[in-house]
Amino acid sequence: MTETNEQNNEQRLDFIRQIVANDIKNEIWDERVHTRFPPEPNGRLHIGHAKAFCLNFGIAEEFNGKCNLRFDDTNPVKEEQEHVDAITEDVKWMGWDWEDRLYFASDYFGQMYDWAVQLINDGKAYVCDLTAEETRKYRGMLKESGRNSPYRDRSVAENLDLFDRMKNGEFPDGTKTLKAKIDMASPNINMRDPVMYRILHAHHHRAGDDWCVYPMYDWAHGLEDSIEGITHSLCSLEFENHRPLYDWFLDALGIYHPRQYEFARLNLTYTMMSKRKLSQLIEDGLVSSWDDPRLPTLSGLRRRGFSPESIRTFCKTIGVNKFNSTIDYALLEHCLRDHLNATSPRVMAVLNPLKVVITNYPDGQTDELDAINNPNDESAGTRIVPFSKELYIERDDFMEDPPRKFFRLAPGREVRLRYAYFITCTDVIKDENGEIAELHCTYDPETRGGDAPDGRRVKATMHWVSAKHARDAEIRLYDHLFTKENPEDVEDGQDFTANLNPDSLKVLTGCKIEPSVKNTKPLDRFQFERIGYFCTDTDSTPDKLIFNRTVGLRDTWAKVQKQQQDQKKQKQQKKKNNR
RNA sequence: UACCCGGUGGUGUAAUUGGCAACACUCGAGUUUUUGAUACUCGCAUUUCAGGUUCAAGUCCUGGCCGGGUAACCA
Repeated sequence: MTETNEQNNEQRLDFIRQIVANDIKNEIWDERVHTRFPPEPNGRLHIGHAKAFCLNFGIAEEFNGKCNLRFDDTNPVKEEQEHVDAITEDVKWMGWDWEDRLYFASDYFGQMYDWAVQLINDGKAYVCDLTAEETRKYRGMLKESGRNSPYRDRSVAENLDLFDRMKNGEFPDGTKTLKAKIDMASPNINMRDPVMYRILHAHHHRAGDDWCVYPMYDWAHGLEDSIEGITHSLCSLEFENHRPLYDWFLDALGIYHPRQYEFARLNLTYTMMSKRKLSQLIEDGLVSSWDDPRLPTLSGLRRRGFSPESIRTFCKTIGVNKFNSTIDYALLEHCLRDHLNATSPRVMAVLNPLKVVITNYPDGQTDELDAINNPNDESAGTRIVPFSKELYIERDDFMEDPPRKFFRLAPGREVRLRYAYFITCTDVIKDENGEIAELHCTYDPETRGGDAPDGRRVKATMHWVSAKHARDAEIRLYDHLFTKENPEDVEDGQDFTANLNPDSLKVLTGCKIEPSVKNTKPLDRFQFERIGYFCTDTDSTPDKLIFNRTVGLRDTWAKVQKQQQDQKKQKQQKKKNNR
């Protein structure tokens, strides 16, 4: 049953993979599959980009093809080398390999220019002197057709001369463009004599000052695909209306013609992918940087402790489609926990320490106990955890007056300390404010390792650390950046920042962690038993340990508590109503 | 109604292309457990609507309804 399901799963192809499979079957491209991921180097990659490049690289891998990494750097004023480096690192981190096929659109500027000259010679392109604003007016509106530019019928010779002089920098920015001569009455606005080149006296991060004209996306993109021999050019839905233009340029030139297919971008609850808004958050200091662990950027997710494997599983699971949808953040968390559960070494850490003194344990003695590193992976082995008279437990694991269903420590109650002993709480020591300062407990030496020879059972197993052996740590607890599933869901006059979650970051200091982690390096991943998955922060040093909470463990006790509270509220409400 | 695209549980994706609506997540109810984790079991839809074709429609046809995209010298 399971086997057939898995087989079915493998056979299930999304609509793009179906097209690719059919093309192979019908020998459309000589059984060749060649995709590309074409980021613009003007910002960082986020998980939405991961969906796109996992699709492109994934298809190449599955169909025995190739996928290029290509920087679409046609706009010199917005692009920087720094982004190229960051993007390259992110794609590599995600486990994809473009081998020697790292390309830049700017490397094709010469060829593109020659092709533009060809179009001019064919009477299919002309130099236009309309300003940007005039161009917009001539283009017309959605429901009405445009008008021909007065410069539309210049002679080939004049166009050639003007275009050459544009290239040579003889004209100021914005004074002239090269346009394709298509159809100003087309119902598709993209076909109303689109701009191919604009004049930009700008320094390009790779091409330097060689060019004074730069190609527009619609003109450039198909040419890039054509030069690289791309078979399936995948892009997002908003380019659907551009496909006729993509096809028109390639047909007009009579060159190798890849096919463009569009798919929906990723949307996720409780976050957003807008490049502009992400950089706004950074610029306004609402998050720290591109790799702030609350951001859906790949560098942020990496610093948060996400594994590339979990992101890839997620991208595979969400599928590909042609309509907008919003994926539940819980699905991402599921993929994350699933992988982390299988791979993370377990460690004991106390976030909110409460001191416990084992009154019948000898002073100065240390016990070395064996602990399993990963119950799901025997090869992960075991480690030694020290035990002594003074310990820390989690403050939440003790209640002086426990409600129903609270299984943990309480006065007179016996619980198990994981891998150690059964302990029983005998005294609650309070400070002058009445706050619980420490607990006195006794232990049962017979229960070493956590089993009672007499077979008696306890309801709870708790994590702990030995006070004198523990390391101090700072722990950063992260939560959703926004309080609403849709951050854009705001009242009139507000913007998405109104939905920022004030509790998206809580910094805990004075946390206690077992000594086995003392040599941890940035980005090491752990499960802190009974709490969640954590990752060593990039700011962490051996002298100052810092951990980020990647994601908590599922917490049924929290749910029970919430239910109990809700029931209480309801009862109080009923009483009020009855009065 | 300018053009283009789309509509299957709460969410996301399937349905061998006309043949018993499946899988995952979430949520709920349980079992197991030295992590209240994991694992496991069970439960949650008449496929946007109305007609039509057909032995048979999520799938094909017609019409409606609803949603998204498009008017940068951005990509």
